[in-house]
Order: sequence, then structure tokens, then C-alpha cells
Amino acid sequence: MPLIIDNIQKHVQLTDEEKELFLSKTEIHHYKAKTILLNSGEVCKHSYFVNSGILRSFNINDNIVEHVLNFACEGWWMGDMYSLISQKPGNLFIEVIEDAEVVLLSKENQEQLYSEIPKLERFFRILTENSLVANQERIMDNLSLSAEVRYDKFLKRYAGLNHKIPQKQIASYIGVTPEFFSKMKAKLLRK
Amino acid sequence: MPLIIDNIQKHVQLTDEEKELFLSKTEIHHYKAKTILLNSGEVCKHSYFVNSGILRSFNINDNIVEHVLNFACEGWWMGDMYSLISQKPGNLFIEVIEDAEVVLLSKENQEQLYSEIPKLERFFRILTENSLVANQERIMDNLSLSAEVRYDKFLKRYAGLNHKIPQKQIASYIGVTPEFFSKMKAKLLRK
DNA sequence: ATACTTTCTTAATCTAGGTTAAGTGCTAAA
DNA sequence: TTTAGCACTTAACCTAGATTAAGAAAGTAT
Repeated sequence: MPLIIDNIQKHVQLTDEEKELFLSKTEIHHYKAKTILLNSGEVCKHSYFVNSGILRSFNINDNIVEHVLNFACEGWWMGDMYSLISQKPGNLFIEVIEDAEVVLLSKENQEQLYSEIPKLERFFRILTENSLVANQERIMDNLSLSAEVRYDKFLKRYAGLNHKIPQKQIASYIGVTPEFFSKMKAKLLRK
Repeated sequence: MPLIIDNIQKHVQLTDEEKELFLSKTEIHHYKAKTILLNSGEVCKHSYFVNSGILRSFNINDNIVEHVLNFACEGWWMGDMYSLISQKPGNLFIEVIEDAEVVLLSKENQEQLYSEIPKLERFFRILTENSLVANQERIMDNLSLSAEVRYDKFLKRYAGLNHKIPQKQIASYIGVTPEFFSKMKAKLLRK
């Protein structure tokens, strides 16, 4: 059974016909590391589901500084939510960090599926709710916790990714410079 | 027509029977300023929709420091999303800042309505999506913008609330101490 | 292998914002 | 109408994390 079906069935149950219908509306693509799946300024036309490999989303502000919004590895969804729902150009990049197999679900197909299989509307509602909770927690963490504790939470959230992602990207995710992150790690080792 | 129906109809259209059914599952309550609608450690059993007045949600970390997650005024929804979806004790407080008229929709009624009026599942999916986008933007802002610019974005997001909310709470929302916020405002005036 | 590029580290110096503390002014209860 | 308690301000001093710069390590391409 494809991973994406298991993922859906964590929240809603599908019949065999529904599974087939769903899968018929998706495409599987393979991407090499460093491929850009979505560029800033483009309209995001797909939701991405990661079968294997690692993706990240980030933006670049005036100063040429990258800021990582999040990572996605096996079993995670990825997309530029703003662009996806508004179908306007977004400001996120989505990039492949490690060679990846990705399931693509187009915006149109996703909307169609909502009508054909209302349970999927429920699934994506729940998925979005969970994502919202995680993002609210991250906001509170960024307001109240030190960089050290935020790193600790990164390690728990993305268990196993620590050594697969360039440090500068982890630094960006927790909201510090690569230099400070390096210093902080050295300090943690000394303990 | 009640404000909450208009709010829903921005995204999905309801028949008169559906409107009635929906309203029959809600309750209107009036609260005085400083009333605590939800305490940290409690299970959140309702979604709140603000007809008038102002609410805020916040948590308190180890050090007795409050951190404001968000505000809600006329036409906004409020709740402890984590506790609401998990029905486990949350760590948010929800408090009335200005005397408020609030529509309460219980978790059970909300779930029932999803089945009775699937369009409402769509409505809450869209509502949650929009909230997620706003929260993602706030994360990026906190990573990359100065306190001054974050204050500017607060002013735009909560237009009109600037003088109705204690400064220390605005400071907390944008992620600085009341002392620094005071200093920053004085500096902005001098310009 | 060699050169080129990017990541990571270390260290000196700097700054946005935090902490502490004291004082002002407003509101609310007695 | 006093007094107690917040909310806000100001100012001196402090620190987590930024910036700048330079070298070491590790990939990547030729």
C-alpha cells in the first residue's frame, strides 16, 4: 500500500475504489538533490507528499539571507500554502535537499477530490489543523525559548534529519546565524 | 443577519434551514473585561466567535512571563486549537480584554455540523488554511524582521486595536519587553 | 589528483533588545 | 480621598546573538 494512502488513513478510511480514484489523480516524480520544485514568484500548483528523500521550503529577504520555513522528509506534506490557496505568486522556494521521490497532487485535482470524496476534505482539514497547531507552538517557542532549547525541539521534531541537513539550514530554521549555531554546538559538546 | 453567518458565507453559501440549524447549535454569551474564558490546564470545549469586544490568547512560561499568541475582535474566531482538536488540557489562557459578546460553538456541535452540513467542514478547512498562512508569515517575520517592522505589521493586522490593548500586551505579541517597546515607541515619535 | 566552491569553525568586535531599578501617573477599591 | 496596585517611562548597565573576517574542511567539477 502506498505510503500516501497510509498517511490519509491515519485520519479517514477509504474504500478500495476511493484509493484508486485518489491515486489516479496523483503523479510520482523523482528529483535529484538541489532541484528547485518551486521558485519564489511562481504560483504553487501542487501539494507535495514525500515518499523518500528530503525537501525544504524557504524564502530570501532583501539582504540575500535565506530563512527556512520547514523541512519535509518521508511521510510529510509540503507546499507554499499561501500561493496554493490564493493561486497567486508566492515568495517561497521549495528545494530538494536529498534525492527524493515525491507524490504530486495538483490544486485542481485536490479541489475535485474534495467534491468526489468528501472524506478527503475532512482529511485535509485535519492535516491543516495539525500544521496550524505546530506553527502556533513554534511562534510561542520563538518568543520565549533560547536558541539552545529551540535546537533541541528541532531535533525532536525532525528526528534523524540532524546529520542529513546542512547546519546552516538548521541554524536558519531555529533563527540564528550559522556562526552562532557553530559556536553553540561547540559549547553543547563541551558539556 | 448575524455576523457569524456573514462570516461563514464569505466562503460557503448556506440555505435558510442550514443557517437556522447552525445557529441552533450556538450560544451567545456576554463577558466583562478581564474574564478568563479558558484557563491553562483546562480542556478547550468551544470555538469562540467575537461579535463585539476584544479577546486575547496567551501562555505563561516558567518565569511568570506572559506571551500573547493572538488577539480577536469583531468578526474573528478564537480558541486553543491544540486543546480543541486533541481534547487534552492546553497551555493557553483566553481572556476578555474589552467587554465582549461571543458566540460559542461546542466541539461536539461543531463535529455534528460537519456531518449534517458538509459545507461547514469546507468552511472550517478554509478558515484553518488562512490561519495557517498568517501564522507561517508571522514565523518568517519573527525570523527576519526588526521589532519596529513587526510592530508595523501588528498595526496593519489589527487595525484600530492599537489604543484598545495595553501596550505590554502588544509588546508581548511582537516579541519584546514592555520597556523596550516603550523606548521604541518614543523613538518612532521623534521621527 | 587539482582547483573551485561551499560549508563549517574560531575569534574579535558590535548591537538589538533584555534586565534592573526608580519614578510617574492612572485607576479602583476601601 | 486616600492607598494600593498596575501600566507606562526613563535610564544605566548587561547579554544573546549578529557581523566581519580569516582559515580549515569537505564537496564537486575538471
